[in-house]
Amino acid sequence: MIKHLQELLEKAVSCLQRDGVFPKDINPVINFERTRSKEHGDFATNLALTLAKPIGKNPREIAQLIADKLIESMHVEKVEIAGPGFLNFFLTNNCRRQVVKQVLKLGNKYGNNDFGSHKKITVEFVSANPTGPLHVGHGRGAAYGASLSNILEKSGYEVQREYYVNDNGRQMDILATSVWLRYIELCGVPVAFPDNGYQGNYIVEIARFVRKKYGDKFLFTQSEVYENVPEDEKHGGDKEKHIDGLVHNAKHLLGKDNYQKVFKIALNTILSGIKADLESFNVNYDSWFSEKQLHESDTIDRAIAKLKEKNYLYEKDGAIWFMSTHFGDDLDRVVVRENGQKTYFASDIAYLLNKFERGFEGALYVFGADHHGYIARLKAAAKGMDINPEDIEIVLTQFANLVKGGKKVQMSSRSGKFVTLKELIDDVGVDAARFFYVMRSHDQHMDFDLDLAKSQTNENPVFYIQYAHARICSVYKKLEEQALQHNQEIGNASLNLLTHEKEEDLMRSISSYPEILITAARTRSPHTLANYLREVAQNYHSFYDQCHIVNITDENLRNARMNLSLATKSIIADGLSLLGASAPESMFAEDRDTK
RNA sequence: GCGCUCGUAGCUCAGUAGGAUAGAGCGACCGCCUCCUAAGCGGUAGGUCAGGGGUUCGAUUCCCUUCGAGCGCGCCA
Repeated sequence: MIKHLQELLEKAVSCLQRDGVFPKDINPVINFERTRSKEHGDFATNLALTLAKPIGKNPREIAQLIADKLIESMHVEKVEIAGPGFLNFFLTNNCRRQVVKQVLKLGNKYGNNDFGSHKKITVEFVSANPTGPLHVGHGRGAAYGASLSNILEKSGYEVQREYYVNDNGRQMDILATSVWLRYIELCGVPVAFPDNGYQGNYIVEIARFVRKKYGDKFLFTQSEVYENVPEDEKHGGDKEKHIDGLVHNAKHLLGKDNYQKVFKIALNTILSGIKADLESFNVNYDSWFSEKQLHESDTIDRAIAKLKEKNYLYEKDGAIWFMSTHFGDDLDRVVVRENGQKTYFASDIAYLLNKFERGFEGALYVFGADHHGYIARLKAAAKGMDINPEDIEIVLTQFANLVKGGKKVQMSSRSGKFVTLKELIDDVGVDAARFFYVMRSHDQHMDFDLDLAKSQTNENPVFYIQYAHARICSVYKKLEEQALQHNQEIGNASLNLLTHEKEEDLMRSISSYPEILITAARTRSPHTLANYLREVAQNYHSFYDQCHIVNITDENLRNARMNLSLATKSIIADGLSLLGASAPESMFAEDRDTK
């Protein structure tokens, strides 16, 4: 439709240029927007305002000139000039109603668009270290990344969803050592658990599993465990040195093979827990990418070689540095440490290179706001390797506070006192959790109100939207019960009977679905869709209140209204599924359980 | 100290690739079930878009500045 209107305007403008009214050298960009209120018609363009300057005429005057040259269209009822010089286009009622037919025909393909023009992109999100279960802080990234991926896919991108598993490095050694220490404890040898070890209860569970499988095979005496280990912080020492000493002894005492056994059990247990949590949260990945893979292949070396080739590396204090300040970062970054080990940043560079070597044309990273310092160095690394920094995009999600009883829920991940994602899902349900995380803009701090998410009342937007869907199902059932079989063809042929104000509002609302999706995709903002669904639901409830379907005698009108209802249902179901929430057929708990 | 993100109604938040009278929900107040699910609908009240400057036909939106909030500034991962 917008295309059609643009063509009309283009013709009018070129006509005016030919007549010498407008200068020949202007090449206007024609923007059409859906109007905010219906008094302004269906679509509006600010063309005359943007032309005011180059032409040197009053915008309203220009608008009039253009309006006079517009040729008739079967879809346009009238064109008005309003405000400072907007051209408002009013569509014919017939044209507006076609959307019902179209939605019913296309089903969940309605709204598909080509905004992404088949660009192959990888969307990486969550990527939490596998050192413990996901907590509510990861939930926002998960819900956002998954919803955004769905929206981008619907908008014509080829999307690959990826989780980067940090299965390498010191933190993982600390994890394995923590498990081993708990294991020793379980065997009856008392150990003072290190301040910097992983405290959570899940570590003990994993240790129990290790003991069950291997018995006392990995047991050593207290003096062996603590041999040459510096004092812990609680005894006036350095907790970092203390834990490193323990890690060293763990590797030495267990030997490579046995250490790997403990390591792998710890990693696999936690990782499969993370996978299970995400799956139950309706978050699905196409790929779980192992950091270790970068080390075992030659990718890191090649990435470093690439930077070296261009003279972006230098040596200082025995370490190798990347000149990231040259590309706008605050500090230069170490790539290889004095002791010869590669830094985490080196893996990042290699991972970035790897993404483009795998043929992706764009890499989208979803980071928590605490990682914003990574943007500059990642873009710097891209420039250093001749990857267009425009092709990497980093989106930050702000933190979400949990609010319960009007108070913030305090959390600290260090002590292991946090609300896990699983607990949240068990508490409020997947639908509410998924929806609440994305109903606010990702770059806005948000309060996640647990009481509200749980409430099954009109205060809860998820239930409000789901209720609209359930209502439509209910009406449909009612029709069947009363043997008033719905006939879609009659409905389509009778769309001209949909003249009620509420019917028009609802049609207006459902016809903007494709544009909403494009906006959500363009601005990387799933919350745009969440808000839109609320609006659709509101228009439906309002329509439902005033336009009855079952208990009216006009068969044509009844079928037309049912078509409109089914079109609405289709959009709500599709929109909710993009956001990872379900569209139930009934809101009554007993019906939902038997589903 | 430097940097990043933000500041919109009593509360939680939309809106801003410069555009028309800044919108919802909740809370408050007033109405609507002999009628398809009242988990619903209709209405009223509520604003210096944090403050100040600038850019222009036009700024809540862009720029500068002040104030306030959150986060980040390792040869950790």
